[in-house]
Amino acid sequence: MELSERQKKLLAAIVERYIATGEPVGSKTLVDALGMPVSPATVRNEMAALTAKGLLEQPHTSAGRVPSGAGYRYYVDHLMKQYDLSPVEKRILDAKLRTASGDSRQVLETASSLLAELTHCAAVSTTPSDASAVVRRVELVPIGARTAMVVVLTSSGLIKSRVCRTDSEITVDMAETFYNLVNDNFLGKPTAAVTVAKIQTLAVSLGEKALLMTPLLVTLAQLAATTERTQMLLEGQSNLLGYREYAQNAFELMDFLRHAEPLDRVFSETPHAPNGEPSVVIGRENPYRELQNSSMIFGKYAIAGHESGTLGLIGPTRMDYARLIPSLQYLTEIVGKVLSDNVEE
Amino acid sequence: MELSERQKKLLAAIVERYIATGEPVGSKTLVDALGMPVSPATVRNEMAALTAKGLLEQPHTSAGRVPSGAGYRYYVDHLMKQYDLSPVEKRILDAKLRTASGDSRQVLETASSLLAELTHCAAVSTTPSDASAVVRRVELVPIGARTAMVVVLTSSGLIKSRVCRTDSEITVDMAETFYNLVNDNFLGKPTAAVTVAKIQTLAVSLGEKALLMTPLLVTLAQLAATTERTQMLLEGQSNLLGYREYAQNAFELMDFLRHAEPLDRVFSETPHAPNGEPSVVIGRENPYRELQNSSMIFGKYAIAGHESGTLGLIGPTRMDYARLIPSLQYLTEIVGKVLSDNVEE
DNA sequence: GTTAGCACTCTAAACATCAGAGTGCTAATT
DNA sequence: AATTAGCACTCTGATGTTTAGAGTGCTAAC
Repeated sequence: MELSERQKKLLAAIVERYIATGEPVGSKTLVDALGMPVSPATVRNEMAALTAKGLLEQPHTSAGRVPSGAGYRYYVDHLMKQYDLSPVEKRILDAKLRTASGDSRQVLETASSLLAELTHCAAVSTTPSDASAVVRRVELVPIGARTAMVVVLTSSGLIKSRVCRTDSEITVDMAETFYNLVNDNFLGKPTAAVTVAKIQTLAVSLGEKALLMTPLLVTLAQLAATTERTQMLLEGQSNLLGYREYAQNAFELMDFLRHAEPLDRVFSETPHAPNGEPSVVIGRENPYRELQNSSMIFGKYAIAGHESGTLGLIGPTRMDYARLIPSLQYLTEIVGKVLSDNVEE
Repeated sequence: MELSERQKKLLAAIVERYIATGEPVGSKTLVDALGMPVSPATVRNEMAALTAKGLLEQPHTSAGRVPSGAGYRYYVDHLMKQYDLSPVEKRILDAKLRTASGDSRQVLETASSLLAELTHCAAVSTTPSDASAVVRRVELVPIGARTAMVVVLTSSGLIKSRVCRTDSEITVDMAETFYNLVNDNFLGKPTAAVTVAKIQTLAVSLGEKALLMTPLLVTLAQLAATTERTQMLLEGQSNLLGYREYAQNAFELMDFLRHAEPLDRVFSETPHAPNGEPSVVIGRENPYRELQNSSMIFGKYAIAGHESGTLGLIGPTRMDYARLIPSLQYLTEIVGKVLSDNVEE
């Protein structure tokens, strides 16, 4: 798309003003705001041209212009000057995130909250998952006579634990049997291989011990499943209610956001931006109708170099891309760093 | 408050009809719906009496009547016939909750979701907490050369774990020092006593080992803190948007719900209902302005006989008390049961 | 104690009016 | 050729007006 310098300047100004005020932008306002050495009439001509190119829209004949989806897209791709977070802000975010370190879920929760607060949008994050992960280690921690905690450690650095109650006492002998079983059948295998089905076949060969082992093994399978299944955390939904554009149909969007799968699909199906930059999906570009009045910005965080999960935010199409994109990017970076700390190098 | 039988019948009918439709109830509608052997005029007289007693209100001169706060209260306390869940529904809830067993947080999350879905209200739950709990057991699980998981078990049955990374290798010797420290200083002490301050005084007497021990001990303190701090889980906020009464000011309420402390205050300050029945706080009875257009139903669940946390729901004053109270009650019961399973008797 | 009848009140919807903001076009200007 | 002043035109949103309908309270009769 060919635009003259002046058109670019105008488009940027219109987008930025509309983002700031939420009101359609008229020619006069624009001249006043920009202090341009041209008259409103000239600006009107240019605006008509931008409208013809599909970059602007008119809500109705006699209102100012509003950026179209394509308009935002052009702005994001070519015009916007990103506003990075200040060093102070960065340090604050760092500190808040570090205090949650040690528990990956809490890190993500904190990150989502911070993101929501920072951006006044809804923030989502997915728990780390790595389909290629294998079981690296399993531990059985006695808690009580009939209670033990099963701990699973995957090659991707995830650590999950869960309490299991058995019907009989957990003896040293039993623990040994358990470790042997795990060593022989699961260690080094993909987490996806630790299934209840597999356990049932094992149980057959165990004879009388099967009854004792099953609860422990089932717990193990449940844990393996949770390392596989990405969970989604959502924060700051209520932020959306503050925007005019959601006054009517907030329910639809918020209801949509409750379900993890569709969002996850958007995350995985959007072609990655090259160098770790966040992806931006604007309005109608969204595959789901419920999102078509919204924009999303999201990026993958990497644990120990492997892309593991996603951090994203959802807000009105009229969001402050120039500020929010760098904010999201910074948070994905430090979330990755903090979570990598848990991983044995 | 003295009401004739007919007045009671009418009040109940008005409350139930208003709950069902959300429209003010008029005399004619009422006669039609109830098939009463009296004329609308008679009903009007009775309604005027109920209004004089403060049990009904008129939105404006010529509209039907709407129950007042006192009206709902009278209904809940004296008139309502509770609708218990069907055995089938109960079994389904049971099953869904059991699958989450083993991880108390997940149990509560599931319970809140189920409650929200069941009631079309917002559902909250607080994680178990017991101020009188003492540290019963601490375990150190090696995860990698420099990584270990610290596990804390309290007398109230809570089990929390967290990964800790140290600056040096974790040797058998170090583990022994750690266990000794824990035995001597923390075991049997209230969880509140495990503070960073205490750890700092300990560190002084440790000499060169202090540097190695500190990360482990700090993690221990963080864990102890999480057993103390009640967390709050909120689900189904978006359900509220479906109600007319929240069309305007949903933001205010949802923003209020994000903060755990005030809600927790309501939970703890409301005088308990006697025999484990849920408490009901209706409209203006709420201490917080933000809740005064809403009602809450909540109850405590008990782990191994001790009241530990709260399950609650928040919705419009015009909620279906007769159905929701038993639903909430049932859920608190089974949440207690499921969570008690983790506790060694 | 109950009820028919009726005047009265208030709301919500439908309709009309009008100022204001912004446009597009034309013709004049640089 | 680009810019601009001028102007007629359009559409919205705020405001006012009207009207049908629902529901009430009161009175007088049953």
